[in-house]
Amino acid sequence: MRVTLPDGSVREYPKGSSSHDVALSISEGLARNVLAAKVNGKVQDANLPIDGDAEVQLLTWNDRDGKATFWHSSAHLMAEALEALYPGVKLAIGPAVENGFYYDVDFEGKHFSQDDFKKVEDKMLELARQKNEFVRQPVAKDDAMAYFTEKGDPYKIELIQGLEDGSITFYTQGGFTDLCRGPHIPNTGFIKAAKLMNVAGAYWRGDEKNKMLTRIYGVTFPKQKELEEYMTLLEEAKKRDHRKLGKELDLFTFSEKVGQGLPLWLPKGALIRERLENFLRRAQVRAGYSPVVTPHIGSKQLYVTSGHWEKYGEDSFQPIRTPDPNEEFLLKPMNCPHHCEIYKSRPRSYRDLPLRLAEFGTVYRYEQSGELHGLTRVRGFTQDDAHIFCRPDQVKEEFMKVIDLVQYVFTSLGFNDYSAQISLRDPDNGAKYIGSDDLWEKAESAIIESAREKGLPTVTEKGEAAFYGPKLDFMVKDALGRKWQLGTIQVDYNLPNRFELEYVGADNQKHRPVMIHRAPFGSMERFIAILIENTAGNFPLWLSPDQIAILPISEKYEDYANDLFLTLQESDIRGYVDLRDEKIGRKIRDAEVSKVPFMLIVGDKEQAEGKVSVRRKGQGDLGAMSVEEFTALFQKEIKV
RNA sequence: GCCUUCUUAGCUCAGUGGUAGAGCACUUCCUUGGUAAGGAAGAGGUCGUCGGUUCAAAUCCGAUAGAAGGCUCCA
Repeated sequence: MRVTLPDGSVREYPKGSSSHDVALSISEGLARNVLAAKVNGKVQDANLPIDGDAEVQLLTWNDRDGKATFWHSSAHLMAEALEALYPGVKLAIGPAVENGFYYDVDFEGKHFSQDDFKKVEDKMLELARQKNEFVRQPVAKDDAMAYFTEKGDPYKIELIQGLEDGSITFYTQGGFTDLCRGPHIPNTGFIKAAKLMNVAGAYWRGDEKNKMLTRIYGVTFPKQKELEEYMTLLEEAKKRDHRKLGKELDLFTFSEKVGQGLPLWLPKGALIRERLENFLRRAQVRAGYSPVVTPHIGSKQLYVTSGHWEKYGEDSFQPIRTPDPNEEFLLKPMNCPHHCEIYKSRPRSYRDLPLRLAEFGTVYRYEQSGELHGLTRVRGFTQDDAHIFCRPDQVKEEFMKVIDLVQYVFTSLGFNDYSAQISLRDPDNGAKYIGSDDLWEKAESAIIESAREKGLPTVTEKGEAAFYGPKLDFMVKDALGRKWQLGTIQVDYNLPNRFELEYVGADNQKHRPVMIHRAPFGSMERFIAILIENTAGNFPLWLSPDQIAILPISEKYEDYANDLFLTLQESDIRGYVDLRDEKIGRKIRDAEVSKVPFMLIVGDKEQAEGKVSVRRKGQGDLGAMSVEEFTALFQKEIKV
């Protein structure tokens, strides 16, 4: 049989050879490192015979799929260890994930916590050292049922019930057998380092009506050193956590008294936020948006009309009462209903469209308490919201313009590592959505086409749409690799119906406009959180709360320093003069730690020559220069 | 909301049944120092809150609030 390798070379092997044999024919070293193989696009065990002519890619630790196989096998190893240590534990599922693997298990009330990690890790390594092979064995459905009925594993039985006879396989390593489609690494000996990361509750099959199981996350490596490197990497990532940096850099805080999930912006954080808002305001003026301002509350009727009351009423902040028992107001969870009413404030002509109403609108949503997370998930936040009211024939063009705007914003702030996600309806769960199928199809195809024409690489997720329409979301990762939605663009044919929005067409007839909801940042809170983590608090100069620190060598130069500060303030440069009775080394250190981009050191020499000694954070001494030279240097960096 | 863990000074943390600790930050004094921490002294906490066990609770138990990691959710 002929085997084609990824480099295009073709080799001849006896029929029934395995991927391992292929590896062996190339080099022994490679054979030792092969974890699995991709045969005609499908990942399978390295020791499984190859049926006939095939394209074969050997997978090692350096391949994504190789790692996934390694970790999946590690999940089995952990399960084996758990069974050995906790007889009678019930196993559910144990897949590989992005950074390791987990296994959901049912301890049936027995306690399991971080204190037990070491024990499990040691057991895993002990079992790994036995170099037990992962043995694949196809089983009949009845036999599979019988095995787990005997073992008393209700979760496995439920899983088998959903499988088709003939497609079921078991994998056994050592004395442990699990229901598994595979593939696996050749033997447990490949696993040289194991660490359990955390325990968490997880509902069986992800349904909160089901029993909560114990999910144990772990990670394993083929070398001890790689585990150490990974742990160091994690430590580094934790230093970038926006909650930590937000505290250290005095950007924001929370107060129990104010309430959970309600951030308080400190002066420095507020300054960043204001700069970002101004940045987007300017871009939006150029893109033809009109700023509007609407109140933080709206009558309940507004949200009955929009459908938000029916959808979220019980799970949101409850209505605000007034002395009039017939009156009820809601904190606004969305700006769109208000904007719809602005649209309706007078008759609209097709010539007025598109109408683009923009507002930094603060909204309040009663998120579940367990969901709150720093600035990325809060209960009160400000959307850089806008609603574009346009004719149906303008939808695609407008949508594409918004994609441009979002990309402009992301690029300007150095967010290059983002993914675009098209969120569509769940076709099996129509009840979740409002609006006719026809309108949904129109909206969905508008998004798909726009993204395609913009050449945007996208992933499509069914069931992730908003209840009133599909959307295109821009996702980025935080320091610890968790995905968050930032920018969003949503096409909506439904709200215009609910609010009976109209415009007079060229034919002098009434027509219904289409709405596009969009927010390039998403929310100021979340965006800034991600910005903090992306920059590790080293903001671009134009966003830095303090751009300069003037550091006099001693108090003799205070007057010179103060005068200098006034001069620079005239060029809109912000910062402070460090007048403390400290040595220059100390002042520099403190400015470096608080991440001030420019330090201006002034002493005898500078005063005499009317100059400043410039030190750039992270770079060091740039030498002495005149105030004009420094201002020019500064302005040049701002412009970039 | 659910599961697990955590909550001690402004910050980072030590202290597991016997009258509250460290470093940094803060205040005062000394020092006037040239590119990442000068020195000394002082002040600062009813150990998240409420209740229980005990002669005695930061420490053990319960409730509650908040936080962390997940799950579910996310207009």
